[in-house]
Amino acid sequence: MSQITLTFPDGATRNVEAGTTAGMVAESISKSLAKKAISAQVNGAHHDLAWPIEHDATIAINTMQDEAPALELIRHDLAHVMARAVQEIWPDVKVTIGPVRDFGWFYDFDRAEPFTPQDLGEIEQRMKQIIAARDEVRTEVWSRADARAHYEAAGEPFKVELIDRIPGDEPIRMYWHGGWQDLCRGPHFQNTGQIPADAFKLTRVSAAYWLGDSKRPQLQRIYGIAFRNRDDLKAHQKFLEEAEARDHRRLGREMDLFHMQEEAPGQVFWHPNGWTIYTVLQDFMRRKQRADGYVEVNTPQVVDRKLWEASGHWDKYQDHMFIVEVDEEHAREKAVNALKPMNCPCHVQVYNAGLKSYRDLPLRMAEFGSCNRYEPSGALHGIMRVRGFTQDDAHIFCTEEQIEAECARFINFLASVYHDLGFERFDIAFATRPEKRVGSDESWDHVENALEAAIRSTGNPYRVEEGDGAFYGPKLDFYLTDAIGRVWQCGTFQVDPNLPERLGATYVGEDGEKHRPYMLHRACLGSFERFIGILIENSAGRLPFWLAPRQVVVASIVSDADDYVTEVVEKLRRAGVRAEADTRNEKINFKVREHSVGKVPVILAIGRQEVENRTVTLRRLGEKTTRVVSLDEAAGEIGAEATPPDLR
RNA sequence: GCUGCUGUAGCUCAGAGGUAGAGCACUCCCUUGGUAAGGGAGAGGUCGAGAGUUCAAUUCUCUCCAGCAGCACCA
Repeated sequence: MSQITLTFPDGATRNVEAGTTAGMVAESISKSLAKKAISAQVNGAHHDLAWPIEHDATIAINTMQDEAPALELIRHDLAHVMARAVQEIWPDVKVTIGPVRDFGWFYDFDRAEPFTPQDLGEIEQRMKQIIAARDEVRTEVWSRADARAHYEAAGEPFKVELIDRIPGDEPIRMYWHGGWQDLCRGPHFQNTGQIPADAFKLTRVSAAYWLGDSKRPQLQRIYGIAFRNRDDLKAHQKFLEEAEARDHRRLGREMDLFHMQEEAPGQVFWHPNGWTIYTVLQDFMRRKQRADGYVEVNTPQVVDRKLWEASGHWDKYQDHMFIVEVDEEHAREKAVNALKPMNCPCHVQVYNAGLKSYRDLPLRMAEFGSCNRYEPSGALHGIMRVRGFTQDDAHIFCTEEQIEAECARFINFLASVYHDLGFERFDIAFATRPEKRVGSDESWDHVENALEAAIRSTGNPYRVEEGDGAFYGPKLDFYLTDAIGRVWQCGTFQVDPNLPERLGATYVGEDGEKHRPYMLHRACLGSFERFIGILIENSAGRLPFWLAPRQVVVASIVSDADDYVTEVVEKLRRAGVRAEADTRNEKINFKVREHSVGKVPVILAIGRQEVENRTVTLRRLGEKTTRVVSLDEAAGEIGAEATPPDLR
């Protein structure tokens, strides 16, 4: 037997025989450690205590105190325990895969009947019995052929397919929890009793395609959540409740921002409050774009299919376009049109009107472009994913040499916009050339290098997504993380030499010859609809003051104050504040409660004293205290706050 | 689009094979009250749409529409 050297986190080393397991190592250190050990990090990778270590390595023994590995084992073993429970109750159910995810795990099953909520309760009870049984967990590494034969005999076709998909150099690990067996990469606990029985819950059941492919069979997926203890589980359930309270669909109703209805699925009826947010945001973007050298255009909604055929979209996206056929009786000729699903082809038409010189480039053409896409019904979600929306779109026509500078310029622009809107951090994903693509490798090299150099010059971190670019060019996607940790793709920047080619865009170069410009598709917010949804959820409805649809309510305490209330409202309005009067015959408690629920950031209360002293009593949303200030002071202070950040 | 669930008053939800109820909101009256719900009265619904079963359907069945959760999709 050869010796290997293990290095511990404190730098100490120990020589052991090759093939020693992490469990044996823990045992040799102390009895108590062996008792507490659950797994190990071997060369940084998560290792089962039962796996032999064959080479020199660094090693750290994990206990339940180590959150990440502990949670992984808990969730991973629960996936197996759940699959076992299901097969014990319904032996004919086929098992597939069950990975750890988010706050728990899921497992996909093949079963003719759907699982019901009652079934989930039954499965949960059975899982608790399995945990209580403290069944030993055993691993064996099998040959591919044996494992395959085993699952074929067991009538588990999905497992057979999984084995065929495991890369050749990976060991095939077979696990037993008591008498129940599963194929799994591991690692696992040493027995099922190590799983906390009171810190997990089965949450829901739904359908999912096998291997994520809508052409493959649809399986039933059961989701569970799990933590190290009951308190963590409770804390998570509370977190979910809070998330629900900031759902933009709920706040949209409570704050009277918008509604949607059956007659226009996936489209928004903006109410005055919501439309205020929309227009304030649009005014802001318009100023920002002007300042950054964009020109603004506007293009048609209904466009003949010929243009979409020329752009190539008809071929690929016809099923997702709203088609408008004009009746012959009312038209000069029968025409098939589509509501524009995107603005790019129309912008090329504007570009193509009149000869362009190299002196005109880069030409930054912006449009608050209203688009309609016939999104699949299951994709719709509040105002976040809709069928009618408006992009803060722009296309930059430029030469290949100008791409790098334009890209850097856009990243800085986006950073400035996001900063003003209260998002300090964003992530950049750099998607590179896919397998199937057009254009020469030299051109791809050049454009990819330009983008990467541009990101570097701005100093922002980024990650590379190999092969994720469009067939015609690489792209950047910009992601925001909201207040409850959800990630949203908003901004995008795409390099496109293809559309100018298809639609015949040219410019006259210094040499007097016609050349092909590049087209850079870019959006900062993405769409107003989605971005406002994100703003609402991120702020839980308490939008930054300058964006709040209702900024100040001036509430009377006695009716004798009504005239002064009107004066205060008018003064605030002159200062650029969205102020309204509330002189209803209601108590101040009632008014404060109602406007607080309505997320109005500032309430000014006016009683006899305020009238007499020409003051206001100011209360801010979320605060219990009030302040008495002079009317002039209040107007100055609130007026300054109401100023959009780019005008300060 | 797929799987499952849901659809009753503006909102949140009860209800039952014999054409409907609560709370809040709304309207009116009383109350002028100092920082998160003052009191009283009233009005309000083709029970998502269509078809079928039945003496009788909002309730049972089917189809469609929309919403919700997840999957797939997102130029």
